[in-house]
Amino acid sequence: MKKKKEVTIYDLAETLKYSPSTISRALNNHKSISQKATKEIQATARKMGYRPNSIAASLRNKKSKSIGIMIARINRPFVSTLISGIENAARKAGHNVLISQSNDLYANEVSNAKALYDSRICGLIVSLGMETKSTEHFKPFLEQNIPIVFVDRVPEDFNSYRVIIDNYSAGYRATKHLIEQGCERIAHFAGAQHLNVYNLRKKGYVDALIDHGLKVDESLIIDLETMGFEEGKKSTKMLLEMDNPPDGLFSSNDTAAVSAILTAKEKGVKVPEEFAVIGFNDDPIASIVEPALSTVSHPAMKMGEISTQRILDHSTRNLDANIAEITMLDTQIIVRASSSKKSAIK
Amino acid sequence: MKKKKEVTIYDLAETLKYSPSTISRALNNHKSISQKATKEIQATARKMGYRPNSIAASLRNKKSKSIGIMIARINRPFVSTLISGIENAARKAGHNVLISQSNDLYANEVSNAKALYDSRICGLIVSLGMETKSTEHFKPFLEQNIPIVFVDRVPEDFNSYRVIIDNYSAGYRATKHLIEQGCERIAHFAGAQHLNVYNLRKKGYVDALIDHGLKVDESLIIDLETMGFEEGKKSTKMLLEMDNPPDGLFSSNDTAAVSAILTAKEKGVKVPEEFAVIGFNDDPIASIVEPALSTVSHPAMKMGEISTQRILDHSTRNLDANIAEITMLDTQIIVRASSSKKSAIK
DNA sequence: ATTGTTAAAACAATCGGTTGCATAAATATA
DNA sequence: TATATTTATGCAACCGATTGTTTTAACAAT
Repeated sequence: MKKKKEVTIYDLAETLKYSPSTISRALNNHKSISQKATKEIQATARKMGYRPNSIAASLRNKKSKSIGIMIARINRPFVSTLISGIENAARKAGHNVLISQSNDLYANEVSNAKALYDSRICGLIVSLGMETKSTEHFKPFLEQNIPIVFVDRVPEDFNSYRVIIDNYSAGYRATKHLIEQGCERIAHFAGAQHLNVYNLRKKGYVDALIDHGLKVDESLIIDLETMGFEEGKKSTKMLLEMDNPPDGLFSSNDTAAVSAILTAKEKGVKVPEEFAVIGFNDDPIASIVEPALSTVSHPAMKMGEISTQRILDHSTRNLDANIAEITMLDTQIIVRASSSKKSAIK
Repeated sequence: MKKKKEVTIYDLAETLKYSPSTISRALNNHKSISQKATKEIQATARKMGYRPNSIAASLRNKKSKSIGIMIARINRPFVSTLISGIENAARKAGHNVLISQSNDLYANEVSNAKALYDSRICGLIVSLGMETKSTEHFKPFLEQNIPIVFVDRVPEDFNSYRVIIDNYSAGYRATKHLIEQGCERIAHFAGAQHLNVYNLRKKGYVDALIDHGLKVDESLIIDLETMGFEEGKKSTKMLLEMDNPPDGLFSSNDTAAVSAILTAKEKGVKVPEEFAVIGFNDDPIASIVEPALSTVSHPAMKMGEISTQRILDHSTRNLDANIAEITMLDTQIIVRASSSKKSAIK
């Protein structure tokens, strides 16, 4: 209840008979303060338990050292790793990280944007939610030249930084891999098509089929709004019970892919011999399921670090937030047993 | 580059011919401002694109609406779900969430504590890192009556809020479950023993053995500083190659437990018939591994929500942070195939 | 001794809200 | 009509740092 009085630069000024401005400058190692004074002030500050009030500094500077994050849900492997990367890089640079999740609701995304704006963050890192179709709520940031970095799930029509993977190429290569393993009827679990990540993966899938002389069969392409375990199960059943069932599956996420493997096994369909599967994300479950799931790996941690770097550079170099700078990172096809029809994988 | 001028309460005051104090009060729905004025002011604020500067408010109030989180790593299922719970509850109450991870390094934990303190957070939620043995760095918060909630990995000797599970009971019941399945030589993967979560689980394990007339064999108890996949594999090998190998295993986390299952299978040891396994946490991998891993589930999301609630209540009810209020939550033994020697589980 | 130059430190305004207290206006009471 | 009471608004200090602009002091040059 009774709080200890906090030490401010005014207290230090009074104790040391310096003005507050000298104290402030000394604490920030400003060159116009003598060595002697700087040393003395810093020593006393430590002794008296002085701790800077970053709120006061932020107010005066009209900018905080906080980076805001907006994502749909924190507790997903890709997202939490992304945040981890952001946090590591931000912390190293003396910045804080403010998180907000929308739980995939557009209304939350809008109100979270406001809350972060009100906190006068110095930059925003966003991975869009399922429902987001408009980007109006991001405009206030640009008007204040606060940089926005869209990661992974990015909007099509908004000028700002982007840190993404080549979803088209990844989808193409994942499909090509199945083709090379001898698959001839490849199904695809596609996610919500208004999200770039999913529609590009699908495009890659389609083009890979075409380029390799395979027919694109719409009945094998299943657009799942939610790519969950249950949806994966249901869709797999449907596919495997067709008259002419597929012999391969490229799923746009690992959850549905794992679900497909388990469902196939349950139905006595051999994976990969009769049904080869490749997923996307390289979640922990991918290496645990049997047969282990081939998948496409995202450099999530690195994407976080790069996103943070964009924001830090932005203020350092005093750039204009209203610019589209795209960073595209490599993905890797991880071949495991679930797609290895040709050679056995240990 | 050219930023739009931000609208402040002074701008509103000038436009509407009211004093800034009236504007401020009207925006906060203060009762001493007339309905008419309040309505007019709020409407104009919206029209002019006014957005409150929470930094300024925080400075004046000497307290922000930010809750700080300190954890070792974000990208772990339990932790990210905990944070998700914290964020949901905080957001609902109009608070922000600041995260920091120590990567299990004590030095980082100390510097993160300082950074969060400097941000004048209104409360702190902590789950301790591996290296943390001292709690000195948390004292400044209590001196300012800033509530600290320790979650899951809590210190023994620090007066503050605690939100935990009954690790002793969970360890006891997990072990008892294996005994009931007919196990007679049960091994235990124990984590770092200076952390409450691990030493209590171990105590529960030991007591369950004793209570059921089983011998406690120290050679079956393996203290792992890091409970990772590799460590689990090595330890399992060691156990299964003993002259008198165990017929059951209680692992203090799922990663090592899953690793044990895979290693046992690799060595041709049947799970659960020859080697029953139960883990801890109910990570996603637990339900994917085959046979599916029995485990102990944590109410991670709820722990996050409750922790947030403690902090919110603290300021609302104007309590003293220097108090030990413990909230202990139930865990659930989830029985899956990996431990079902007696009855087959679908 | 006088002026010029430089280094070191102080002054004072500023950032954008919040709030105790004073004041003014409106209404009620005598 | 004069006074008491209530309601609505304004005044001004404050939160704790930062920084452009003096001011003062110290020393050098003439």
